[in-house]
Amino acid sequence: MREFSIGEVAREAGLAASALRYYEKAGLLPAPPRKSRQRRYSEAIFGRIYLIRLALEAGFTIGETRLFLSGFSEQTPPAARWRALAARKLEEVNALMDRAQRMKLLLETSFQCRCPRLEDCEQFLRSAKRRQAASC
Amino acid sequence: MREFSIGEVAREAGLAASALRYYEKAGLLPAPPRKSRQRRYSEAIFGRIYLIRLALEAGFTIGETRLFLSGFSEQTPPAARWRALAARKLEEVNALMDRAQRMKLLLETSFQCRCPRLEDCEQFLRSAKRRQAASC
DNA sequence: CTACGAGTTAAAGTACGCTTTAAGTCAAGC
DNA sequence: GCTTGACTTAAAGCGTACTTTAACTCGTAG
Repeated sequence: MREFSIGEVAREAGLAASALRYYEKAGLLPAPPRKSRQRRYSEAIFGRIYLIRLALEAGFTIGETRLFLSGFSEQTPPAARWRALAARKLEEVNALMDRAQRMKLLLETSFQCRCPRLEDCEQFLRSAKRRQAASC
Repeated sequence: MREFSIGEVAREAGLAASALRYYEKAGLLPAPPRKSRQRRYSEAIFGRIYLIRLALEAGFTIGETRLFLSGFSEQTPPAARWRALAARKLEEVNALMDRAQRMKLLLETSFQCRCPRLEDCEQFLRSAKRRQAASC
């Protein structure tokens, strides 16, 4: 079975080698065997990296991702661990979407501002925000 | 006209005094007159703070907010400056919402994962992601 | 033999929006 | 005259996800 150096893994996965070392130190990646001090990865590393990127893209922090991965490697609840984390994260994502929606509305409304002075502008945006609050 | 100490302004505006000093140093707030070295704010500061908070809540960085405010205080384009900034920010916010939406879908789909092993889980989530990509 | 390229480490740097700390100033109350 | 409390400053710290740097170790090619 083919072995990969950290540089090769980095290229294939589209990450920096430093990121891989960082993941290892953070407990997201297992410490691979060494050949004259250098890391030698097996094919399996790519699946692991895929999971990590997926979790990070889903908005999990490094710590949460570690929890998720180590939850699976012990005999503690397997997919249930993910569901617990996902439920909490889903709430966060909903809050994020609400915030983005408010930003969007505020930006769109303020787009119509034609005020020459800061103070008028303040009035305009203040009422824009009221409308925004009303519509949400 | 009443004057306010930094502590009073902070309480009223719901910010820390340190945040107000930070805003001043960052060029978001004008340096107010001093009474025996201490800042004395007029009522007008609250409008300014409102604008700053609004901009920051809308997703502007400190630098962008400074651009916005100083754009208005000089005779350079008045509300047009805001619109220019808002247009760029609107794109960022749209990207943010897309990302949140993708996170949400990914989390919801992965919620159905019942796989006992990491590798199966990887397969499940990989196909979940494909479905997600397809539906977006 | 030596130079090159890729890998190694620990530690420091980055960006952002603040907060915290340390050390000092000042007016008012007792 | 001394304490108290609110203020002052510059500088360092925080959290997140990495990157960058400095100094070193390898195996290989010429």
